[in-house]
Amino acid sequence: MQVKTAKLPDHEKVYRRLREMILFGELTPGQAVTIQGLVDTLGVGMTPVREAIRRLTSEGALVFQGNRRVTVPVLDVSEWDEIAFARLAVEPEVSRRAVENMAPDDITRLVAMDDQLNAAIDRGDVRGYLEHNYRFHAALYELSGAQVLLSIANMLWLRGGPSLRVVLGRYGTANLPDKHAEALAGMRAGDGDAVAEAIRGDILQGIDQVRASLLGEKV
Amino acid sequence: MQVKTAKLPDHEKVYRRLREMILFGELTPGQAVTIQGLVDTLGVGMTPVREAIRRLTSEGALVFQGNRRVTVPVLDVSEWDEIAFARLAVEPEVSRRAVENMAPDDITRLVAMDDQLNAAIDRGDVRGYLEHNYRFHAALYELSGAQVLLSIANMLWLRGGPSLRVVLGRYGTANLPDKHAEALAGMRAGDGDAVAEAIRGDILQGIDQVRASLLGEKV
DNA sequence: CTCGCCAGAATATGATCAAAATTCACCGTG
DNA sequence: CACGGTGAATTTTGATCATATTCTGGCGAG
Repeated sequence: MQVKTAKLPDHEKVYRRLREMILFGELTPGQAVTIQGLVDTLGVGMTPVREAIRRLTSEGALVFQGNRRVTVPVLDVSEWDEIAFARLAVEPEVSRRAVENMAPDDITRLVAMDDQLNAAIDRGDVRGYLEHNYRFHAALYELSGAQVLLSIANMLWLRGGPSLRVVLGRYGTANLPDKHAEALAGMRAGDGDAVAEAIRGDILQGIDQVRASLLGEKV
Repeated sequence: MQVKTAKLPDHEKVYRRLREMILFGELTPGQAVTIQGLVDTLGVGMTPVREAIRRLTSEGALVFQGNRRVTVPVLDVSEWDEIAFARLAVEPEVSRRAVENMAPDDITRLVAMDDQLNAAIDRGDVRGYLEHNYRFHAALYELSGAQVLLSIANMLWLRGGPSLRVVLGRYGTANLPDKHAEALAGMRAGDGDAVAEAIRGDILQGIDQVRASLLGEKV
């Protein structure tokens, strides 16, 4: 989803930066997100910040509180289950479609990403895990060309990002969901169903781990 | 999703108005949406218009063209199929959940909505059909309380709204998908599966009709 | 005819300010 | 102690302007 303009508008830069802060847990569940706060943190003007906030609230990545304040979403187990349901519906399907469009270079690129991910896991780097895991999935799904389903997947990852970071912060990178090797094997075989099934298993594993942590509380 | 403030901010008013313009086809596929155009049409200031546009682009209801211009989405058959896939994944599920939360008053309200819908169909009122059909589905799904899935459903309806209006404009209200009677029967019986199945059938019927129209062209 | 260039018009973006709305801290009262 | 009121501080909202970017139409050259 490359913007064709030579120069990125500030609102787009803010959007992307803020999006990553949410995905990878720099912003924590329940945290207030103020315009002036972001102006100070990111060193940009108020207008682009406002516009980026609007975009992210529409994606569920930030939440209107009804008193004009905006916070990072806090998830309870039922919301997590909804995210899980939707991810299981959408992500295996975009994975299957991605395989149909896949070139050898794509697989090579994905393998390199998975290596980075595995290195992050080995060194116990939670932030690195979150980022590399996201990038692996995002790169795979982008290959599907299915823009509508992609926007759903992205929205789901954004909604779950901060809470996932909290949970992982407790348990570290041991026993993290990782069926990427199976997915990559399926890609090499050009077997969309195998890839979809591996992604499905990856998601299920991750869902169960976080769900157990969310039971009885909201993160 | 009630905003608790006593006075709706202008950006929220614009958002809601623009959203309806998209859902019910006042804005047509490919149409450029300019800030100043909306300022003139809606009689509000530039800032709330800009913020509303940002929100709607994040929902896919409006599309960045990459040259800073924003237009109403144009759908081809593959995008319609994606919308169909996601709707079939999500909407029966939220319908099932809605039944679990349903009170007799809710059913009474939905019946009244369906009556309005049937009246619109009888008088060949395409705009009325679109609005009343949307309101029936939205009211049903809202009962689920499943905010994440609801936001997906809303996004999907927004993306398809303008193109659906074009297609219906060609064929009128004859033979429109309508399995609402079956859905209402399921609700009265407290049978979530039956409601889910009726909604599923309703969606499938509508999908097929629009798909046939989109084949070979984009709307 | 096509293509490229240019100027002006149209549009988007960001800055910045004032007004409106909400929150917070403090004080007084029961 | 709890609660309510008040004023200040903080934050959001909308206005409005200047600047940056893109589009469009006309003109000239090949």
